[in-house]
Amino acid sequence: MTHSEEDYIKAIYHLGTSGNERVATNAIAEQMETKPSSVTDMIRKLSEKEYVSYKKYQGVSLTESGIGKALSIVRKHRLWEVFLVDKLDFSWDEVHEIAEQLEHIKSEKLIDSLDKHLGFPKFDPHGDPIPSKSGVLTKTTKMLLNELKVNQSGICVGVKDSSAPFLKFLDKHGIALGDKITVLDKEDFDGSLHININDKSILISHQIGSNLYVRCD
Amino acid sequence: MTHSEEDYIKAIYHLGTSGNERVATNAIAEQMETKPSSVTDMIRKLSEKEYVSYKKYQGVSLTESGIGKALSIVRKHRLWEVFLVDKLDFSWDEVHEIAEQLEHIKSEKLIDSLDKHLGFPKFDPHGDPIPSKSGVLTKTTKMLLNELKVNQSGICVGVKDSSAPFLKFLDKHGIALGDKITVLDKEDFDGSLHININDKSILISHQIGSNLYVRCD
DNA sequence: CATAATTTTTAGACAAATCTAAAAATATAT
DNA sequence: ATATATTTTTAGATTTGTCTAAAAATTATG
Repeated sequence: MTHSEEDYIKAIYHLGTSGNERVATNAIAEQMETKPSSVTDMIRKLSEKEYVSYKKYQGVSLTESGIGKALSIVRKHRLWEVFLVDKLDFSWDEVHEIAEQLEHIKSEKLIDSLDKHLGFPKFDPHGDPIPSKSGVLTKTTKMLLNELKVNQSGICVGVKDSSAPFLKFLDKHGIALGDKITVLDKEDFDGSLHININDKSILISHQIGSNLYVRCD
Repeated sequence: MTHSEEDYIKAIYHLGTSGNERVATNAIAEQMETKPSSVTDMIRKLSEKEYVSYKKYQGVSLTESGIGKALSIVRKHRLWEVFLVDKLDFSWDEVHEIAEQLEHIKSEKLIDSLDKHLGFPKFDPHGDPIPSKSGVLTKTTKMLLNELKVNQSGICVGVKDSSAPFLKFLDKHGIALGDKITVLDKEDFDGSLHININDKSILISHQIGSNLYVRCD
């Protein structure tokens, strides 16, 4: 499996919410910053190798084998992210691009050793679950921060948007995974939230609230 | 610079004993397990980018810029080898192929952080020097074991052949970097050596002796 | 439901890296 | 030094992944 094939498999996996839904050619093209015609070409190849099931004009979905491949790539990506943050002191907004490269390194023993070295982490630095060697994902019951009602609290467990600007914003305002957040008030006007975090009370926009996952069981 | 270009630069570096000598097209082809015609094509490209100086039929040599590139690749390769052995408990005969992949990962910060994480090692698991960030190699005065005279001793500091079979052979006979080796006797007939290592006396062939580096200052 | 807009595919071209086969240059040997 | 052998380069083809432009299928609209 080539570098490029792996990139397509991963894109289809993410777009199809973990491989279940059918994904449109154009959506893949946009995600991969390429042209729809290139996507069609690659889809045909992946279809021949039985990583995707494909009917013309109907979009693609991953096969069992494709999902397995995708999980393996996601596992590698997220383990390398943990390595970069935990061992090399990278911040969580710097690791994505490097992990994009590292996820293509081929060696089962390498990944298993890395997993052990890191203490078999279950989540990456953004709170996303790391598939096990056998492809099992830890399920969590998380919700978006702005789905909480006033006076409800939750533990910050992940981000929906993991772009560097958003992550830097969180750092700047002292919001990190594991922090307890309480919704003090909600503005009807624009949906912005008054929250309490680390004994400080701050106001955040609706957009921020809709990109932070919390767990409040 | 592409993956493939980097592979050629590295091959030329190693064949030309660190970039000084001119290297023959055929030699590169053999090293890279490819055809001479492919090598000519790539050489022309590297020449246009000024990584090598090239005159038709006269072989190639690396330019300053080419040597710099080669040192950067070698630095990455050897640092990753140290990582695999020191942190992930790989043995020295398992690390080469994986490092061949890892050496192409692009991120200056990654390599500098890795270097720091490993404690700024000067040598890789096979005793080969790791170029510094600025491209400086630690020089050592090493010689081959079978250049020693009878009753001379040396510290094992590296291997010339770093293939898995040879490294496994050394492991099997309890020969490791840092061990003190004394030449007890030399057979005139076939050049094999009686040596003492770790309080044991063993007989090794000329071929083994000509692939082990020792320092005896 | 017929037409317009959009999406997707096809056809043909291109760049990168490789190959085979043949030609050109260089090196070797009697 | 001339013929032979080897090395190196060229010419043309192939594969992979991409692109543009145009055609075909699907979806949306009046």
